[in-house]
Amino acid sequence: MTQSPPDIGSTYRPTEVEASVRDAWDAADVFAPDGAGARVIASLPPFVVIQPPPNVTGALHVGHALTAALEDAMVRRARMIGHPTLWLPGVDHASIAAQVVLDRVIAAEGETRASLGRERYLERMWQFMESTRNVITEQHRRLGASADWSRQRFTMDPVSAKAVRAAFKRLYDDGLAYRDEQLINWCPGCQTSLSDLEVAPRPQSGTIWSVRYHLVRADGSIDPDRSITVATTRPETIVGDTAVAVHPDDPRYQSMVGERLLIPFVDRIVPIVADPVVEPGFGTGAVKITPAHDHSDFATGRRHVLPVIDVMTDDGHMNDAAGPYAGLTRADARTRILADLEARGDLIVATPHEMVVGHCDRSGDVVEPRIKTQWFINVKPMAERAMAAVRDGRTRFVTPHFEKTFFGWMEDIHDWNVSRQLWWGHRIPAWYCPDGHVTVSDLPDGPASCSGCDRPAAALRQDADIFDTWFSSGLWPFSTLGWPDASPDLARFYPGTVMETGYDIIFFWVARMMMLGEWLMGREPFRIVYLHGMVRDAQNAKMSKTRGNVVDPLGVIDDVGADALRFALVNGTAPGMDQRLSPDRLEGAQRFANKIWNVSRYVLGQRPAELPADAILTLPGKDAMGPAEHWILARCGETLREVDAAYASFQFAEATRLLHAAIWAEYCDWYVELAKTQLAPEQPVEVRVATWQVLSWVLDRYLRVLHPVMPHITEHIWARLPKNPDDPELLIVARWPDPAGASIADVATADGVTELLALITAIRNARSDAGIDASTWLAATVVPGSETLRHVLQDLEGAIARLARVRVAIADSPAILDEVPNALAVVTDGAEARLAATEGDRDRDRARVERELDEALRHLEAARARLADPKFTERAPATVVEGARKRAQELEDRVARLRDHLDRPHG
RNA sequence: GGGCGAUUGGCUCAGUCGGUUAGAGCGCACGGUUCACAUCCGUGAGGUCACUGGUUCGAAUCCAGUAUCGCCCACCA
Repeated sequence: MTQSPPDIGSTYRPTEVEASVRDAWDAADVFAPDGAGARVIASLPPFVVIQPPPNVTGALHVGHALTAALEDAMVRRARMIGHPTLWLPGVDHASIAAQVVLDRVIAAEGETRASLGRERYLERMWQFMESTRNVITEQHRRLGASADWSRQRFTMDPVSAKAVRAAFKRLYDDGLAYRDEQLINWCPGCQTSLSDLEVAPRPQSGTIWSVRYHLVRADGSIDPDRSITVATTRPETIVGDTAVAVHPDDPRYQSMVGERLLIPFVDRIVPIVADPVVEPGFGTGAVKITPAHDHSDFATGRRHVLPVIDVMTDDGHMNDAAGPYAGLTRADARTRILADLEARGDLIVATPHEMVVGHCDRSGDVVEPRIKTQWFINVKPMAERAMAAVRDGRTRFVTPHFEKTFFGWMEDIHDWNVSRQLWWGHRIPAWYCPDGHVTVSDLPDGPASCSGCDRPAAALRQDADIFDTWFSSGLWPFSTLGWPDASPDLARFYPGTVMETGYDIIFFWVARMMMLGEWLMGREPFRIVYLHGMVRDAQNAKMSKTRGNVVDPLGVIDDVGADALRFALVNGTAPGMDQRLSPDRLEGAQRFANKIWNVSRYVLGQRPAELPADAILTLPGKDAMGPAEHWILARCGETLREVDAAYASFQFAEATRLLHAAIWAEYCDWYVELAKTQLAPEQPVEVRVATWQVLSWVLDRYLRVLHPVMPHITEHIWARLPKNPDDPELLIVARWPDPAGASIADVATADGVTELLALITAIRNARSDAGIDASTWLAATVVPGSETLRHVLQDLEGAIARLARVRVAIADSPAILDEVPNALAVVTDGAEARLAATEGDRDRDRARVERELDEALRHLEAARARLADPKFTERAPATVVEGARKRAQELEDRVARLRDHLDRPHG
């Protein structure tokens, strides 16, 4: 075994540490489940984490960093436990998002989609994708993501394309994918249809206009005496009206039902129909019906078999059906129509109106409901199966309240419009023949002939549209493993273990993977859904490029290191909850990394020369250890248990909090300080060796369990610590520790040390409050409350002297305490002590003792009241009652001792 | 309109099955040239756990309601 140099540089330079550690991981080939360096325990099942493939639209932001940090933490722990782990990385082609971004990029070069044409545009997109993918991969690597790069996938690669064709064919054959003329969401800016999810409703202050329509007589002429007034927020759609609807029971209009009226400007005669959807109380109680441009009207139109008249063009202008307004934009048409109605005297009133208008998620354009023939997927049957998976517990949400969200959406799910009139994406594998037959094929080159009439392929025309990008994303858990082929990977790694992503894509992605996985694979795609929250800035504002508050992960990594960024993100996260990422938080994490670095540097530097260079990592025998060793081992064992439980239950923030406290407040602040005395050169070699063995053993354990969150610094330091005989060269594949390893600690001794630490704190407190200079040595007379503490005091005398700046004399009887001149009283649960001080010190200290007495009295009173209540003693569990009794006894004792001290004349 | 979440010291947040004296980090005050770390060490102040009512021997925790903030879903033109 080659031994690394024991020193680790006096200054922590994260960038250098990270680079060297990354190289070591790569060389060892440890990321793949069967990599050369993997140390898999054959009996353990694979652990598969499913990540949301980032969009190839640009560099990663700090939300991606959180995703990576959490997923990496899960994977690293599983890998150390010995599971074969699979974290399959990749990117998503993000068709509409990518096109919006690329359109901006080429606009800066003076080009447009039209000027380039489909072929050159797509070439340009592949180029863009390649460069962005490299950036994303590099960023993930800088973060320390231990993904299996050899299996990297892209949602547009041939494997994925094959899966998309196969999936669509299956759904078509199953009768779930169908082509129909429907009212869809149209974005005039992107010039494509959108799914319901891609339409963002935004509240807007608009206007509701009352417009008078004139009734016509049987011969078609206007009846000057009769009219009906409708309310509308969209006067530009008047030219597309094919009816006016009223409520069947509305007395105002009942007599008019069945009559006809004239739509202005286009001179169309349309009926007045009765339909219960009309709310008599809203507006005028009469509604214009425009089936081609309103979802509700479309349904009404179907019920009454009304014509559907599309009055717009794909780019948001009025078409020829709009008569005199043809060629105008939607906005101009509205202005003109309002002016013309006004001129005719048919514009009755305009009222301000708060309403919700759908906008395109990507471009921000107002979405237009339009009539189109497109592909839809009937997702209801799939949704039933996905819901069953959750009900049966086959898929479990880490935060149960998301199950409600999930069910709420699933129960009332609508058919999914998957056609997109974009270029960047998977072409829909549907071919049409001149006779209108539809052929859906999963063959790479399309069908040989029409399925309806045997026309040859040459006579068929493929659908020009592509799929909604989420259609391919929804296949991710199995398309990446080679489906529809029966690959070994598919058999081994499906279903996945944990699907981890942000709660913002629960419908877009999570729900669809669950539906498609259930339907196409016949079982749930993953067992656990872990949803994290959004990362916001220090002011709790959403990060956005326009706001200019996005945090660049690479910038932070350059600044504080990847480990500190990861720690800050993980420490600040709670499942499903948003977090604020502030410079303070990052700084705290950076300090923690620095602390670990320095304490490790100290430990490594203290290695006794007598210890052979190749000495293995081991604990001294029980009898060779002092009380401090028993204490830190007991604490270490407890921490390992708690940290592991936190990881296992996805409480990652809790794991980091526990480790922060254990390493800083226990290991560094107490144990290392206690150990310093024992490491002094004048100590016997057995003491120095035993102390150092415990120091390094505990550090080893903490580094192991901290590794999932802070992989680089832990890897770097661990390489320089002694190893177990079965340890590998690299921490990333070292064994997850068993808390039982620390169980040789003697619990009673450890408890004695806990009492001693409380005594030291109390002495420091008394000194500080009395204003005694920290450098002044005091004599302390201590009466230990137990034999254990007496032994601990004796054994750790030197350490106490160092930590409390006192010379300790252990007394047998409390009477001796009264003989201490100008005594400062130090009363703890485990001991009582007096510090010999000056008269001035003592006077200053009196206030503290009184304060402590007051507090003790308050608590004692509460404890007595509780115990005096027979209901408590009868009904509370015995252990709780016993605890309360013990506590009351301690408080009584404490009160007596403090009173005794205060009542005694000093001198 | 429906649903979900939040409300805990000056700030940011933990607090899992209800159980002794509700924790942490930052900030603040005081004191420290202790040879791992001043990115540090020590000590301290600071909380009626949003409000009201209920269940319970016991509530930050469970239940009901209220308020404020936030998010998601939803075809009243």
